[in-house]
Amino acid sequence: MAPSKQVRAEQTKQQILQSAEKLFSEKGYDAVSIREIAKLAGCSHTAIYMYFKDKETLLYELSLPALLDLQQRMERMAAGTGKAAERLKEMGRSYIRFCLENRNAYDIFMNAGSSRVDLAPQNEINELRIRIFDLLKAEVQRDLKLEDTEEALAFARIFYYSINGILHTYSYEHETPAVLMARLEATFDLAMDVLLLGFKEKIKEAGAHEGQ
Amino acid sequence: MAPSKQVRAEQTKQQILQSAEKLFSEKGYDAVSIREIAKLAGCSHTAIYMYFKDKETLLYELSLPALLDLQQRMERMAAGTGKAAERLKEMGRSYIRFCLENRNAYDIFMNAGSSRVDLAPQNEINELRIRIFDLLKAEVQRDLKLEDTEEALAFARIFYYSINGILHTYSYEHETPAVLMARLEATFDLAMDVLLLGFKEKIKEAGAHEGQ
Amino acid sequence: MAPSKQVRAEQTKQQILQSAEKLFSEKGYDAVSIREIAKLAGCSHTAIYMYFKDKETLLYELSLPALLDLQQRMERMAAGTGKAAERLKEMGRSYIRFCLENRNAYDIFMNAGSSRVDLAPQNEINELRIRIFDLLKAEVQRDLKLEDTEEALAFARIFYYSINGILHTYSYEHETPAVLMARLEATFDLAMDVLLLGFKEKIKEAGAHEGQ
Amino acid sequence: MAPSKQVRAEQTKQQILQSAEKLFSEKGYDAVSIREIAKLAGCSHTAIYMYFKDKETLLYELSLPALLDLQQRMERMAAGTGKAAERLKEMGRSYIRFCLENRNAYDIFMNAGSSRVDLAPQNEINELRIRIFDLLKAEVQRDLKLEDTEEALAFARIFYYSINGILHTYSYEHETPAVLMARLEATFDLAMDVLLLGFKEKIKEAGAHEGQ
DNA sequence: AATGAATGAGCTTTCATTCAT
DNA sequence: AATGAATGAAAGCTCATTCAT
Repeated sequence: MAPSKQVRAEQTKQQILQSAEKLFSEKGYDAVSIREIAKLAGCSHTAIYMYFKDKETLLYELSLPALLDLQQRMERMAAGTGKAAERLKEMGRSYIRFCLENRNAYDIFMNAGSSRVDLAPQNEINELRIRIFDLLKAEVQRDLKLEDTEEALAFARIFYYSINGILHTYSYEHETPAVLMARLEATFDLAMDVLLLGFKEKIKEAGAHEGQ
Repeated sequence: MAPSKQVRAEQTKQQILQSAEKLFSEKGYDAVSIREIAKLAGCSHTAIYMYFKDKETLLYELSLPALLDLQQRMERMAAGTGKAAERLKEMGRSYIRFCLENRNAYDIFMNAGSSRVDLAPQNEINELRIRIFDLLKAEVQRDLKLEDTEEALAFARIFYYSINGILHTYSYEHETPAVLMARLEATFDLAMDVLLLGFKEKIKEAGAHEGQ
Repeated sequence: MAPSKQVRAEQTKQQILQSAEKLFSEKGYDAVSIREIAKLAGCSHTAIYMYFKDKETLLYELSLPALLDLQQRMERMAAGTGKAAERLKEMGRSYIRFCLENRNAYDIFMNAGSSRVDLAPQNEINELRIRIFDLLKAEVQRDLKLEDTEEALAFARIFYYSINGILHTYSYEHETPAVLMARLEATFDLAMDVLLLGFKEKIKEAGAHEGQ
Repeated sequence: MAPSKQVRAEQTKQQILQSAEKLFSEKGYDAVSIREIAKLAGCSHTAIYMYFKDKETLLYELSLPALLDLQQRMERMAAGTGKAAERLKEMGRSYIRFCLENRNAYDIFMNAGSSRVDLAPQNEINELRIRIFDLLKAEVQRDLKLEDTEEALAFARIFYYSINGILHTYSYEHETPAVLMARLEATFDLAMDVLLLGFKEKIKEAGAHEGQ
């Protein structure tokens, strides 16, 4: 039995999404043309406009599922039972892997909320960004046994930004996600260790001052 | 008295540089057209080619002076006499200020060495990048009393990338450098403190393991 | 019934080819712009890039069919049975007619083999040029009863260049091919007669010297 | 004593002419820019506009002296006393050398009278062209002992065009005039011999027909 | 639903030429 | 007399997007 029209349409859409994802992450949004995506997807370039309003919308719709997936994985980790530090590092690694595999999803992620307001997925992405940060922050608090204070927020930011910094630095190198991940894993782990140790020391230091 | 021809030319060149800087840092190199720069600079687009060989050269010439200035300031700090940790933090702050004030220079800085080899300023920028990193690394070593080991390199990288991460995160916000600097100073200082504490703890930890 | 899409596309392509041919032969390749061709063809300049990779390719694709046609006609003549001199003159006339009708093809023809090597049609044209010259040379040899000697080559060149010279001289006049052909036929015939007579005398002369 | 203003101006003009001549003949009129000429001449590009109305005028003024020189040499040869055939061949060689050394003067020469009417040097060049042709024609007549008939005109044209044909064919090769001259001398001499022999035979042939 | 044809806006760059000094 | 500054027009080409079928 031939696949129904609906099924075929959905297949085409998925082909487009996959092709776009591949090309965007390899060459960057701007450097990829609609025709290039169509060619890889095996459809005409006009077909893309049947499924996506324009190129930018394609990018957003493309990024959303990956982000949702990341969020769900992180929620599950947050619900885990082991040591907070371990959970946090695991969440960090997931985040890292996601960013390496969705190089420009990462940019959208960062950009969300600042540019176009008329794009529905924008808002959704913005909310996801906040949610993901909050998950990390909660884990930082748990590990450091901190309430929801300014200090906790500052530490969470530092944790989050530092990871992003390493990520961004290496985003300039043109290697596949897998290769990059292998090469950077140790650095990321060390960085997270150092940060957690540093946070604890900083808290001790502050306590000592207070205790004086 | 009307300004001399030479003076006017210099003014035009400066206008171009300023306009390019503003637009590049706001929208990114690729997204800015020569005509756009010209319009903002108040000259014709052809005038730009009087002063700069091509678009890429404009970008490099734009970035080089600021980078040189940063390097010199960091060299001077490195020659200072106070505590290594203080010097390092001061250098970090300089680097941060530079990046906030030259948002796109930062991108070039990161990108240098990966693309065209035939561009003289490229190589210069690449060397500067290495030099600046080495200055930071040397200070990290001094503070942690480390030799030139793999560990020292890993720590220096983490220090450097973390700062870049915070920078990059905020580079998406459209505020003036001064405002950003004010808002972020505390975070940066805290981050650097945390990292240095974390490095020391990590070293202790490793020592303890070894001692076992 | 409106023409089908395919038919319309073919019409557009033909329009472009005709317009390009007209303009190239009137003004020369370099002096004609893509936009100019498009205007004459009644399409947008981008449409041209749908049918031809770039300007140079347009020129080659434009010239190839006419050249192939010429070659085939000359091959057929070469296979004829009459007097060599007559066949040669007939071939010459064909060549002349072709050049008058494809003024710029002639330039490409002459130019082929000297510039770009990566253009497939280039090589084809180059081979055609050689083939056409060889056909003429073979006929010269037959008429003069010469082997494939240096002398035969020299005579063939003189024959070929002389025709080209007359052609080129008149290529500056802006008349239609038909008018030009009518006006020049006698001159061409006379020139070919004179050359063939001259060759024969020259051979006699040389024979006489040798016999001394 | 410093050279007077007038002298310096004349020197500059000569520099420009020499530079333009060199560049035009090397690269062709279109491929040479005003700035390029100025650079080679050691003056500013605006200076060129002090001496020449525009680029085209520069080309004409540049070509005129060379043509005049050719004409004078040919006049002198025409006044010589040896055999007409020898004089004719010498004149031919002069013409050839001139064309090789002034590649695009040759194009102007051919083009003159057909394009712009508002250019004074145009007319002068046109007259020179006619004069030079007439000199050749007169020599052809003397050699063939012909009156000023249609036949003489036809022969002169064939002689003249044939030479131009060889010239034009080789104008596509990018070699220096000296090298080309050396390589082609034998061909040119042979061609002229053949043509003169051919003319004579043709006349005999015609005479025989008449005598019948 | 799907596509090939077509386009307008845009890109970087080069050039002959003019203007103000 | 001479020049550096400046420009408008134009080049070849690419792209996202739309239209007609």
